Amino acid sequence: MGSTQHPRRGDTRQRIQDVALELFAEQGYEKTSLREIAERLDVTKAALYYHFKSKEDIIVSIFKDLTRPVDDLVAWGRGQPRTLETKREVLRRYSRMLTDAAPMFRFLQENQASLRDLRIGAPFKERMADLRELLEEPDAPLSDRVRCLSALFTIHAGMFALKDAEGDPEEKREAVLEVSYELVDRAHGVTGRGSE
Amino acid sequence: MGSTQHPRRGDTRQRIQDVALELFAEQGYEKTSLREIAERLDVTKAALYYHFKSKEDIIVSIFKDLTRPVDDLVAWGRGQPRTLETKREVLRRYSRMLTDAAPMFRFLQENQASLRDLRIGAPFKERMADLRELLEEPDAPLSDRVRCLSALFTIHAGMFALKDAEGDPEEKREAVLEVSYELVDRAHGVTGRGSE
Amino acid sequence: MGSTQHPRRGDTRQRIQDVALELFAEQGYEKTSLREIAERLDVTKAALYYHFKSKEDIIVSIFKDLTRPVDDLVAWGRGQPRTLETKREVLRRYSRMLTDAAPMFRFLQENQASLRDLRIGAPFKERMADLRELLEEPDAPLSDRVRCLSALFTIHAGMFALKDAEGDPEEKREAVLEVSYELVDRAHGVTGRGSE
Amino acid sequence: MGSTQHPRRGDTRQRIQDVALELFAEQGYEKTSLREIAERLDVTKAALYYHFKSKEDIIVSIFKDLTRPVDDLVAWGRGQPRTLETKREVLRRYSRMLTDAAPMFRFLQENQASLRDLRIGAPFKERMADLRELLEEPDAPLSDRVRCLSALFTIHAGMFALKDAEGDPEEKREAVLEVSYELVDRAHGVTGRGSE
DNA sequence: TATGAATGAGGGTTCATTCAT
DNA sequence: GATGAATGAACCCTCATTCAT
Repeated sequence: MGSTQHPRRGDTRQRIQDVALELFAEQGYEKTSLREIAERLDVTKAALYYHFKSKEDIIVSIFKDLTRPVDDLVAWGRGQPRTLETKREVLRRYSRMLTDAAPMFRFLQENQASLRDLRIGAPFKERMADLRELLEEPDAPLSDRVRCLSALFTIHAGMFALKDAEGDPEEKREAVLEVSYELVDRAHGVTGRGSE
Repeated sequence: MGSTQHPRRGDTRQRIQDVALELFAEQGYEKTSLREIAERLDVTKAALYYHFKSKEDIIVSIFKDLTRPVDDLVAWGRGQPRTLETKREVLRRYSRMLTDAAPMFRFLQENQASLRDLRIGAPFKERMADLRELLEEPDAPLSDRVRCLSALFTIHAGMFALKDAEGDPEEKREAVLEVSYELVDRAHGVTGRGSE
Repeated sequence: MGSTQHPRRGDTRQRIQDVALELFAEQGYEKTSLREIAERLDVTKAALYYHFKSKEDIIVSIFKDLTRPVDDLVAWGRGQPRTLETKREVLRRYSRMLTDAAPMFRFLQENQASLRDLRIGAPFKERMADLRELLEEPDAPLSDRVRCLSALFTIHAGMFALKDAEGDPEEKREAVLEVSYELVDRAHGVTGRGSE
Repeated sequence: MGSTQHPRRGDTRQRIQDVALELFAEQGYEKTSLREIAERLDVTKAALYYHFKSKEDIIVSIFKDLTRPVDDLVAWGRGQPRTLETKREVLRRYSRMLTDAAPMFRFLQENQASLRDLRIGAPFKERMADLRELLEEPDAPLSDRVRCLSALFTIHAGMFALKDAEGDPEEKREAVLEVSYELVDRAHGVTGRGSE
């Protein structure tokens, strides 16, 4: 029900964000022009400027919306004891977020050069640093710090490098998580294959 | 000895490559213009076109020059037995290459979006796949394949994520290698902390 | 007395004129956008169009309101005998008007290029011509016509060029008037320094 | 001799300046687009950018070229004794310059609002102040300072306000100069009509 | 080995204006 | 008495590329 005249009245802002992220992730930030976004939405470029101050503003707004869960995760993690189980929970949730907001994270990974002067670059790096902090023991030896870093990157890399690999996505996600666990387990001081 | 008039006569092509890679790595491929490169070399844009057919040609030529060692490594690896020591040697050499040609690899990592249509993208992916093949056992379970993937990514990530961290570079490189070894060790079927 | 809900209900039109003139005088007509005016008033651009047909309409309406005194002065002058005292009175009153409506006159002086196609340009020039007519004797020699012109321009120039100079504003205004008198005195056929 | 292929090879820069000044003076700076300039020259907009860094750069370059004589005049004046004859010579030469570079000065007068942020504004004001300094006696009373100011403005105003008036241009210029002399004469301490 | 001069395509952005509500 | 949403036209500017010299 509702007017059929303006089938999408009111949600233009959201539609811009959706299409923009899709294109940014697909082609890269620099190579995606506002003209392209506008055409795909069947509006004029000027319409984009009614909803956003600039091209950068579009990606920033998307970033803020989609990375809130990471903020929440960091906040949650800081309130928890630094147990192994907490760390695993962090990895588990983070993996889930990456899956849920895959295009955004793909964008972040593939456009690091653009990020550098995009008002997102810094926030992104900070968030990664915050996550590492949740995983690392204070004053851990260098190799353990590398393990934690690697645990996070494994999740990222797994997400994208395995995209074209055969196999059930959920299964792949679990394999990635397993390796990721292993790495923090070791860093946390646990030996042996797996943690059971 | 030698003309003092044209102190760099004849090596313009090389100088273009050097400056270009420097800028590409620093600012990204799309955001680096030929004007900028030419200005920094104190030649005209047209001069670049005397030496290279296009902007893409510049980066392709650099890529080819700098990634030959990886080709060689792959060739070497294929001629070796698939032992653990071979795998470790692969990682060791690869790590060294990343250090030696850091700007190129930084460029590759941060400009994946640009790479997609750059005639480099595919070769780069192939090389990564070749390396993985050297590390993985045929028909290994998914989790072991992830370990090998992760071993490679750890080297990459360590390279860049630890750049600003305190500590001796060489020491950091060794810590990264250690974790990397660990991962292929496991994938190879070795258990226990360390490799003894 | 009066609603406290809408403290300025009904005077929006006036407020638009005030803010617009302020900005036009400060930044120039072309460089002042309706967005800017609307923002400063905390209304939308569309609101401006409820009160005025166009951007030009805004400045035209202000012009009409603020230059009525000049029309009156011309009308008055035409009804007077063309004595020296009349001419001085014209200068005196004109000087006062410039002071009272300084922003408008500043705008007129600094935006002559814009005025050319602004439906104000002609009226403004006419008014200046009318004033000159009040000061000039018919068939006066060229040099005397220049004196009258100069008398008027002195008032204009004095207004703006002396703005940053030290000294009491009223005193400056009188100095300007004195020189202006001198010029019409001569044109009127009076010799000697001053007219006392 | 000379190729007939490229009838104006080498003088494009100059031609841009000529056409630009013509249009800037005619329509104003803001209302003249680079497209317009390019079209009139039958080149592309991009060609303008080969010769000038920006729109502002075009007007700045013209300004510098055309106001050098004023700089020279100021320099000359400062080396002269501050006699009445020197002052008259300043006015005489200045008047000549205004005539010679009329479009530039028309532009300066009619686009003051644009000048404000044009990197020319300040230099222009300074030059005017320098000229005033040549005419004014140090510590002169306010009214005499106004006379000098007025002398300069008379030349400006005369230039443009009398453009449409009947009469021989040279004759008009002399009438303007006469009034201008009168004003500095008085300021210099000379009484009586004319200077005899 | 280069340069000088130019182009065509496209970039992001801003503007005055409109109109249904 | 106003707003929300959008448009069309134009803006300045930058880019990779070309080609005669």
